Amino acid sequence: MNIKEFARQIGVSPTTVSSAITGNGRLSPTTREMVRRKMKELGFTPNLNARRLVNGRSYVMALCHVDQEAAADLFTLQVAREIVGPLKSLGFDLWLNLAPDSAQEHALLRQMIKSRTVDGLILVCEQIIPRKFLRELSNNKRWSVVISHVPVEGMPFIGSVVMNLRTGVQEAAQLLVQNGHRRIGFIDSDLRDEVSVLFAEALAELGVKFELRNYITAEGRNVEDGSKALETLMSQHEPPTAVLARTDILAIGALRAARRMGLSVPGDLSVIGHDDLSFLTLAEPGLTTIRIDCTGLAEIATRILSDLLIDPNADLAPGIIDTSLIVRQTVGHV
Amino acid sequence: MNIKEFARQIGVSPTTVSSAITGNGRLSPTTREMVRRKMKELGFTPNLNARRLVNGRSYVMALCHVDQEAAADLFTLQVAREIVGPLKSLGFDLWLNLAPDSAQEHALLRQMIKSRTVDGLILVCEQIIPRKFLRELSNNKRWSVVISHVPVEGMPFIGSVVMNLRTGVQEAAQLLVQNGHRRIGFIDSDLRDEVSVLFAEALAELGVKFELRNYITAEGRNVEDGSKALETLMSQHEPPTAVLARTDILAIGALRAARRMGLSVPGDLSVIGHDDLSFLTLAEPGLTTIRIDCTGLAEIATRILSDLLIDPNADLAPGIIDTSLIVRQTVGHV
DNA sequence: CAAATCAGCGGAAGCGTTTCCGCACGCATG
DNA sequence: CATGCGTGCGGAAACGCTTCCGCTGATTTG
Repeated sequence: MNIKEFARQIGVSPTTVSSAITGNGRLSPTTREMVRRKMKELGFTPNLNARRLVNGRSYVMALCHVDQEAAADLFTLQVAREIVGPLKSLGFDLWLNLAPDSAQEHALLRQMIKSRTVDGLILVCEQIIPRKFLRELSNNKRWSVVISHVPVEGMPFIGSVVMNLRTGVQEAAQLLVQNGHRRIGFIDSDLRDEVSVLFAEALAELGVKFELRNYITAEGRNVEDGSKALETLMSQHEPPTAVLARTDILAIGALRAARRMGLSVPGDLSVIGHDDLSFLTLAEPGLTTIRIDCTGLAEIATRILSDLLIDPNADLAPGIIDTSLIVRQTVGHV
Repeated sequence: MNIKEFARQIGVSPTTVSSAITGNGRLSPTTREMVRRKMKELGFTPNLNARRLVNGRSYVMALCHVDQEAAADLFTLQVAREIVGPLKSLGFDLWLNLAPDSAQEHALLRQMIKSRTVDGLILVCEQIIPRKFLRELSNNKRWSVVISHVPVEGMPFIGSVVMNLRTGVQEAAQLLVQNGHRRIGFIDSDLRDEVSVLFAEALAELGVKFELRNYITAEGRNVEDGSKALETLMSQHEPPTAVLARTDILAIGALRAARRMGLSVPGDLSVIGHDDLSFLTLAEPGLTTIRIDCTGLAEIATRILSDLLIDPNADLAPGIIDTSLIVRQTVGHV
């Protein structure tokens, strides 16, 4: 059943039905209610694809993790679960991009933007997104919200949410130092990572020298990478008594390696993770980790998007969300 | 840029461009290639919403878990990751339904079907889906694939993939019995569950009586539910020496409780999970669990869907995928 | 060599909505 | 009572694509 047939059946014009649905035209409350009631009675649902065409919008936002394998990123998944609700109330469905590899991803996203499969992007990323790509989004008048640790400003149609990684890392550094740790390691797949920089700074402020040899680059972000990294760390002359891992996954790997090596946690070694992936906190022992409040993050991102919808050219201040340490059972004193 | 303008620029008619894109009309290879080349050169991408409207299809399939909180179901998530690729090659994008509660879910799905937001559903479920709901899908001529442990047959537009839970459960029962276990428990949130029935049968065949008191109903499917269930189990007069949990999540809960109670796994207690959730196998100790091959599952589901597209009325045989035991470190001998 | 066939392309209708604009009617105003 | 205005609704165009059908010109066939 289409709007024309439905309108005929209830004895009004298609225009009237449309106005009743969208609330856009001038319509008496009586008529509007009558139409809505009849819609339920007769089970008429407007064809979404037709309104998509005429309105030039798809009512879908895509969520994607732009750095690594998108599908594998549990943090993004966590954000997805939190943001689907708020987005819905803004009138958007969420399209979770599960593209297997990031090689095809940019091409895919471009495609989706140009073909109007989605109205915009919510990008979770650690690295800096090429301005060229953002410019392209902006030029195509697609709304985007970038979630990262640096603001994106002065770009029409693009807003940003900044995760303040510093706060959580500082708390982590404090906890470790308070517990007497002085030889501290860091595990990541990329040492230019913001977290490593902030961690070094935080330790320095506390008077602890963060030695370069304690920076361990993991091959990737998998559990095994974390294990290998810890093994390398511990095989040194004076091994660290504590490590911070860039993600909970790497931390789990480290925990596993520690167990294999006969090290007790937190007795012989303290471990702190990052992201507080709820999927993983299932694991024992409870991992002390740095949490990003995904619920808050989702709300802020949605608010930014909402502002963007009102005025894409307004130069919005980036949203900010702090990180904080969640203390569980993997940190002890030396 | 639209097809009309693009066609004008390259000096052909819109019809020719459309034929070149879809491959549907009669077009000389020369012209077709020329048009495709120009598309890349000028960066023309057809408006998806327009073809959606005219073709009466959305090119989107929804994946959803119909029993419990959809968003929380890690197994469905695992299926999602595997099926997104195959679906793409069938020309469908995947829409992962992350609806927070199942109360609204049926309504939401109906809405999506009627408004043609999606072309069909891939339903992961444990319980039996109401035939009324399936009939509705079928009547709306939307393609669906039901993934469960019972086949759906004789329903146009609906295919099914049956997970053969028996094989995995049998293997699990065998392993436990071979290791001398005789007092064996089962943890689930629903005791009419197929797995519990099959498990009882398998044990009976091996000459082990599956005592009713060892059936423990958990409140839900969360970690804590698993913990509580195990505590209840172990507080009995002659506690079990091994348990099978309906999901890995419950199993993790059981492991945690065991640790709290000072029971060593697998020394004092053996634990077997179900679903082999890759997210969780990160946890130590490696959980012995029953795996459903999600990659195979995804392929089969996609094949069924593909057959359905060719002839929705063909009464397809359900696809079948076996389960099998993955032995890790949580089963020992008494 | 005339007629029939067919490949290759274009014109135009149609998919189901929304929205602009126009029309009729009722009411207040001068 | 005549004019003006605002409210409530309908007609029709437009969104950008696909496909049916018709047209032209080249090739084949008796």
